[in-house]
Amino acid sequence: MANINPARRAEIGREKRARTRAELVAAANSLFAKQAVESVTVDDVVREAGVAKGTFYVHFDGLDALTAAVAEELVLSFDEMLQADRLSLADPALRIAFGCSSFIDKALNDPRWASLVARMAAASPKGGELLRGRIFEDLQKFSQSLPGSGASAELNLEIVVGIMLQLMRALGERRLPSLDRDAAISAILRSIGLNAREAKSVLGRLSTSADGAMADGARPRKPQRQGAARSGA
Amino acid sequence: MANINPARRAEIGREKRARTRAELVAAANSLFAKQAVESVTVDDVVREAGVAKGTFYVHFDGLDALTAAVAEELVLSFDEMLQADRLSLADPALRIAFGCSSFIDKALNDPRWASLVARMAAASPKGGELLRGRIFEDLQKFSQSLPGSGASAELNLEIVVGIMLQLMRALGERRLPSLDRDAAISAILRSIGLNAREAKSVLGRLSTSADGAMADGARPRKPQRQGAARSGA
DNA sequence: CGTCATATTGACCGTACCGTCCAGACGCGG
DNA sequence: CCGCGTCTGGACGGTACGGTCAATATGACG
Repeated sequence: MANINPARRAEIGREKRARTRAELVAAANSLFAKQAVESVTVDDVVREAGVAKGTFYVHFDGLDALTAAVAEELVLSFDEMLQADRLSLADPALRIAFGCSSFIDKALNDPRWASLVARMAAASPKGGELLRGRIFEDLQKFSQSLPGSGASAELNLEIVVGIMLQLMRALGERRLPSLDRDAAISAILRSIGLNAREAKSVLGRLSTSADGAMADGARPRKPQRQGAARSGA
Repeated sequence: MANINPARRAEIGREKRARTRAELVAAANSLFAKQAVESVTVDDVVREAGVAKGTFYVHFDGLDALTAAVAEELVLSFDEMLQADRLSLADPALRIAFGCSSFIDKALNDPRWASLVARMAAASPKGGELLRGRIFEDLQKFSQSLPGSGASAELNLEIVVGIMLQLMRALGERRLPSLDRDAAISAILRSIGLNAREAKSVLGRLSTSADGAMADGARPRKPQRQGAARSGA
């Protein structure tokens, strides 16, 4: 009794601590979307977050730890958002199309996010390993399902990632302001070995299953875009 | 009295000046291939080049000017190497395939170069504008030649550039040690709208015309790779 | 060999940044 | 009300970097 529960003590601070940490991560998010990751300083971050410098070093060992945290949050939040729907799709090509589609949609709705993703991928390649792994899984299954005309899954992985990252860069820099999402996904599918007909078929299945998934409430934001009217496709 | 020809004086220094400048650019090349462009300092460069710090500022206004010079040299030397052969090709798809093929060949023979290209493209996007323009020209002609099934030239440009840059990164980091060049080019061609048959046809025409161009002596390095044996394709 | 234009040198300074530290605020249990 | 632990603030030292400048080396010319 005399001894106050030390675990209780620790838990008390946890909330405030977590909030401050989240503020630092949010500030870094904001700065990384604006300027080169390497050019962001600790002073920049603490000024943006509205906390003192000492506080920063209570939460992180240095800028590298912060960037890693930002990358992890970025990847995990996106992966979590996708995994549920992704696992419900059996066709590997459809899975890939779905993942790319979600990526592009989010980037179209939020160019700052696209810019952030592009910069983080370049600055901390380690972070994207998880998503690379997801795509690689699907590509391997896809390669097996194909007779033998396609390239290796390793090459296809670099191709898909390369296209997606370049699209993120372009969207983040406000090039391609009116990107045709379906055309982009079709190009990705064709590059890994589908023909035009098959790609179109996947796109068709994607729009129906995606609408279903959206209706589940997994996506709070309204997912419709101006191009969504083409329900006939 | 007899004023010595000032133009002569200027010309005298030109040679030494040019050599020192070239040494600085070469040192930067070497460093940029090894580490992040942003992390290279003036002291690093002058140490690598074996000149004094003051000398650096005689030749360049700062690191940005050096980077720009490196990028310009990189782009111009590659563009010059390609333009002659490129202009002899009428088919835009073949032109694109030829350009990509040359890029990949050089990267396979010199991963340091690939790494340098990838880093420079990220660090000084301005420099690559010329090559982007070349590809864009070909893609526009290509889009016109196609009935209307393909995507916009703008989107195709980002796709092609995205794939090439990712391949440069992968090659520079020694991933994909045994990259199948033909498979990569086929993927690029399919992504912009060719079907598998057409892509194969372009690859066939590419290997013949490329062999011809190689024999001209434009490429001192032996261009054969282990995959080149498939002359039957 | 002396002259002169030019190239080169490296010590030097100001600054921006990193990482630390200690004094004080805050929130809780007693 | 006090005691205790954690979090916070911003001043401080150390340092690495960018950029300058007066002194010196080079080498062609007469």
